[in-house]
Amino acid sequence: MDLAESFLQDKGFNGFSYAHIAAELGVRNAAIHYHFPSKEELVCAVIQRYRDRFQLWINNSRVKNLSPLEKLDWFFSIYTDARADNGKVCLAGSLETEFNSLPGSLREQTEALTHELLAWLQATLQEGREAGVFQFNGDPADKAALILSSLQGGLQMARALGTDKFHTVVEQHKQDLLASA
Amino acid sequence: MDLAESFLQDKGFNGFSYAHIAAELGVRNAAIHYHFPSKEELVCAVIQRYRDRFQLWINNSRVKNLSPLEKLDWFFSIYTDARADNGKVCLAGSLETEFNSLPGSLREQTEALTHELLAWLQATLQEGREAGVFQFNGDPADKAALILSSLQGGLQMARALGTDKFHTVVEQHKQDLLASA
DNA sequence: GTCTATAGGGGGATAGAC
DNA sequence: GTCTATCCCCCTATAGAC
Repeated sequence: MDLAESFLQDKGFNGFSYAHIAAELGVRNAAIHYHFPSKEELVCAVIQRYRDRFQLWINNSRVKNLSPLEKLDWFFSIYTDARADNGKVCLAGSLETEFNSLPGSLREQTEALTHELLAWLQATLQEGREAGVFQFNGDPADKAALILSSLQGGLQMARALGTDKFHTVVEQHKQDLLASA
Repeated sequence: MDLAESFLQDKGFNGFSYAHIAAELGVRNAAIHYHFPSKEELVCAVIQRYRDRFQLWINNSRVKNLSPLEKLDWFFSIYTDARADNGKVCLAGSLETEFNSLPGSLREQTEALTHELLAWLQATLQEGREAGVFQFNGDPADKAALILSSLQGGLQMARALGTDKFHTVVEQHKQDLLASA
C-alpha cells in the first residue's frame, strides 16, 4: 500500500501497475493479487487509509491545539513534503486529473477525500479570520477552494518549472492572508 | 489534431490512443500514423499549435486593447469554457500531471507553454496594479503563479465537486484582486 | 492516403502447483 | 502466501497491398 500510494502520487492511476509494485517488493505479480484481487480494491484501500490518516491528524491534540497560522503552516507542509519527496503530487489532485477514467468506487473516494480536505481548511480559515490573524474577503469555503486548488495545481506546475515555483506560491498565499488591511 | 487536443484535456497523455482518434474519424489506426508517425510527434504538434494560438490571441489587438480587468476576464473565460466543454482540463495542467512519464520533447513543450501563460498573466497583473485596479502584495510573478496553479487545480477539482466549485474559485480570485484596501 | 494484417510489448487477472 | 504459466485485451508501430 505504501508503494501504491507513492506510485499514485508519482505516475497516477493509469501510470502504475502490479508489476511496478511487485518489482519493488521482489515478489511476483500474482502475490499482490492475493491481497488485493483488483487494482480498484487496492487503490480504494489506499485512499481510505489516506483519509483515515488525515482525520487522525486533525483530531490529534498536537494539531488541534495549534494556532490558525500554525495549522495553516502544518497543512502547507504536507504539500511541501510531498513535493520534496521526488516531486510527488497531492493524492487528491492526482486522482482528480484521471477522474474521467476512474472506476465508480474510486470517484466516490476521491470526492470524499476532497470534501474532507476542504472542510478542514475552511474551518481553519474561518477560525483565523475570527481571531483576526487572517484577512480575506468572501466565504471561507470559497477561499479554501482557491487555496486547495492552488496547492494541487502548484505541485503539478512545479514539475515543469521547479520546486522554487511551488514555494513562491505558498509564500504568496501567506502574504495574501496576512496582509494588513 | 482537434481530437487529440480534446482527448488530452479529457483523458491525459496516457489515457487516449490512436484507436480513439481513428474511431471518431471513421478511419483506421494506421491512417493516423501516416500523418503523425509517433504519438510523441502528434502531441508535440498539438502543443505547438496551442502555443501558437495563444500567442496569436494575446498579440491580437482585440485582446491587446482590453483593460486589465477585461484581459483577466478573457483569460479566465478560456478555463471556464474548457470546463463547460465536458469538464475538460487545462492542457498545461494535464501535461504537468503526467510530466514524469512524458517523452523529452513533450516536457520541453510543456515547460514552454507554462512559461508563456505565466508571462502574460504576470504582465497583465502588473499592468492592472500600476493602473490601480488590482490590489495584491508581492511580486506579480508569484501572484501569477498562484492564480495559474489555482485555475489548473480548480478545473481538476471541479471534476470531483462540480462546475460550481470552479466558478467560486474564479470569483474569489477577482474578489482578492479587486478588494479595496 | 487509407486499407488489412501483424508484430511486439504491457496491462489486469486467474488457475493450479508448491 | 507465493510461485509459474497462461489468457485476453489494448497499446504503439510497421509492412505491404490497393
